[in-house]
Formats: sequence, structure tokens, C-alpha cells
Amino acid sequence: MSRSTPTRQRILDTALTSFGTTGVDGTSLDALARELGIRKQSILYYYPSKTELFRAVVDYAADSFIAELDAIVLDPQTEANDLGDVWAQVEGTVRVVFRLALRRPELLGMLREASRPGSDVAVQLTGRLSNHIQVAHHSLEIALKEGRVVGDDAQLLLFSLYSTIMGVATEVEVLRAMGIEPSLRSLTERRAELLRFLRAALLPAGR
Amino acid sequence: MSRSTPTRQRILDTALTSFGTTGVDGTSLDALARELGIRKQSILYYYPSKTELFRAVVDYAADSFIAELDAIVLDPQTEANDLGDVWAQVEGTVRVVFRLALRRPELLGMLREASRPGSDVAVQLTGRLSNHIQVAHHSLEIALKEGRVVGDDAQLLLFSLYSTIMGVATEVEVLRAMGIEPSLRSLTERRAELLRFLRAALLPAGR
DNA sequence: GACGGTTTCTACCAATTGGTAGAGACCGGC
DNA sequence: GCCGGTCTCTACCAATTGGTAGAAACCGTC
Repeated sequence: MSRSTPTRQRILDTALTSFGTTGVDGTSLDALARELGIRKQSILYYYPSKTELFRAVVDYAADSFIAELDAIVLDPQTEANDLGDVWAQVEGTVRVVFRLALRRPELLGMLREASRPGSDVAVQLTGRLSNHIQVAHHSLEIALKEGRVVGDDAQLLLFSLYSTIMGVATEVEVLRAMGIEPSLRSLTERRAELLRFLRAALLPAGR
Repeated sequence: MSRSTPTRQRILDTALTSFGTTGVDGTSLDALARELGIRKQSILYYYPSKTELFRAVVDYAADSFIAELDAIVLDPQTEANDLGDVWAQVEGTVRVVFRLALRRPELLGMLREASRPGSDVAVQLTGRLSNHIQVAHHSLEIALKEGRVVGDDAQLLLFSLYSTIMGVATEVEVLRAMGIEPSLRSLTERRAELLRFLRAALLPAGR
């Protein structure tokens, strides 16, 4: 448990950015070190191998994501209805994810990278998120039973929600291909339409 | 325009599979050649460089995807309502994508790979799909105007649909993390819930 | 000012990467 | 049986990969 915060942390940050944008395979330790202004061996001092570094970055990314989620979704003002207003939780999550898409896109990229099909760190990533997943699952299930939300299966519904939100937030290339250049304004519009879309999908006909 | 169909095609097929599962960076020409039972130089004879091969594979994947789409979505029985029943088109697309998820997951993986943020083949991929995108956009816009579908912006709505469908079909690791092991049965259930989800999101309250 | 621990470095290394040069094998036509 | 094109090979290559070994610099403590 060494107390060498600065370098170790800088490595983690830079690696997160690089892994999240260029991909793990697309990032060499040498390039990473160059970017940091140090030698590759200094990286290997803190993280004995590249895969070890990757694992650390995955944890770091997961924790950062959780921190952002907790700060907004479970913020003090929603204290009373912690498993209450599901729609408020969805709205909050969308807000968080889109704020990340704007300000820390590499974090979302990293999550996407870690959850690639066949990835062996996927278990690790989602294990760290399992708490949040279970909470969401639980409150969604209750809302389903009480008829406040429309759907058949809470788990699959949650999965659909996740896919939609993450997809709309991160599939920038597809968006670009459709003629929409990513920008602050287009991002806001995208979020608005997504919220409307999810609202229509989730809430009963009476709204 | 050489007539050396077999080898050239075999390379394309194997590369599509490998790129779609292991990723481009994760696939070396040597490994590819080994898998094919030939030497790397034979690959480089047909495709002068790895990026050239990648580009060819992207086109191949796009064309395969289009072929699958056309065979089902625009099949003869829907001749009359080519820009008619939008929901039927959505349903058909979902059916196609999920059939691919089961029978040719590497094709979906390849599409995902090619549309990674920052990918420079994304333009190429989506350029090839632009026809279908425009058609979908158009019929969605008409349905919006006529009130047969709920939404604000046809383009963003289409984007949301795409994200949801592709996400639900390909995010197997997230699914696994939620305790659902991918299988034929879970795939069918996922599709059913997705269709219900999309139906609720798209169609007006009266259904 | 010598000490042990932490940190960062130089110096290598074997293996793998994408790619080049060019020889030979295979093939139908003459 | 030889020729020209198509194809696949052997033989290399320079550069880069992740990683090891171990020397120095740096640090506060005694």
C-alpha cells in the first residue's frame, strides 16, 4: 500500500483516456509512457503488466462511473423515494450519462471497451456495478408490480434501458453517418428525444 | 479483376469472423493465415495491406447485413406498403438482427467493430448503408406526420431505434453480468421484451 | 554522511508485428 | 515442351511489442 499517489494516479488517468479512445490493443505501453513523459518501465513498476494495468483501469472507470451516478441519481433531494420514482432515476441516469458523453467521453469509451463481447474484464466491470444493477432491478420490479411502469420482465426491461441509453450516448459514428455531426446542441437534442422515447416506452398510457 | 474466387473469398470470410470476434487489432495476419492453412504472403497477395483487407471486410460485412435485411424486411409480401407499415419494418429488422445474433454473431461483432468511436471505416460502413438509412428515415417521417408513430424527430427516433436494437442484440457481456447466460431461449425472451418495449415507445396510446 | 526504502532510469531481450523481394509451382494455350 | 499469367511459397526485414535485470537517483532518518 505505497503512498505514491501522483505518478500512479497519473498513469491511471492517462491510461483510462487512451484505452477509452484508442482501445487497449491500440495503446502501447511505450506510447502511454511517452504521453506521460516517463519511461515505460516506470509504468511497469506500478503495474507489473499491461493486463494488470488494464484491470486497474477497468476498476477505476467503474468506480468513476458509480461516483457520477451516485452524485446525481441518489442525491439528497430524492432521499424519500429511494426506490420510489423510477422515472426520476431513469431521468437522472440519462443526465449523468450525457454529461459524461460531453465532458468525459473517454470514460464511456472505456466502459464500452470493457464490455466488448468476449472481453474477460467484463465480469470484473459488471461485478463492481452489481450493487447498482440490483438496486435498479429491485425498484423496477416493484414499479412493474404496482403498474407504475409498463413491461413484462424487470431484468430484460432494465437491459433494454441500458442498451438504449448507452447506445444513444456513445454511437457517435452512426450518428455522424446519419448526417448529424456531434456537438453540444445535437447532444442536447439527442437527450431530449431519448427521454421522450424512454418515457413513452416506460410509463403507462395516461403518462 | 482476377477470377480467383475461392481463396480470396475464404480470406474474406475468415477475416470477417476473426475481426468480428477478436477485433482487428487483436488479429494478426499470421494468425489469420494459420487459420486458413496458408502463408501470410498469400493474404497480402490479394489484399496489399491489412487496412486494405479490413476495408474489404467492412464492405463485405455491410453487404451481408444489407442482404439479410433485404431478404426479410423488404420481402415480396410487403410489396404494397413499401413505405407503409413502419412497425412491420421495425419488427422485421429486429427479427433479422436477432437471427444474426444467433447464427452469425461475428457479423454483428464486425459491425460493432467498424462503428467504434473514432473508427475511420465508420464512414465507409455507413456510406454503404446510407440507402437503407434514408429509406427508413423517409418512411418514419411520413408515419410521424400521419400520427401513426409517436415522436418528435424522425432522424433521432431512427437513431434511438438503432441503438436499442443493436445494443440489446450485441451487449451479451452486460447481459451475462446481470445473470442471464446467453442461450437460444434467453435470446427469444430478449427479443420478445424488446419488441414489446419498442412497440410501447413507438405506437400511439391506442396501440 | 551512511542508511534503507522508494522511485525512475538505462540497457537489453525474445517474440511478434506488417510488409518486401523474389523464387518457384501450377495452369491452359500453342 | 515451352510460355505467360496466376498464384503461393521461402527468405528476410526493420520496427514495435510486452517484459526483465539491475544500476542510479532521490528521500527522509538516524
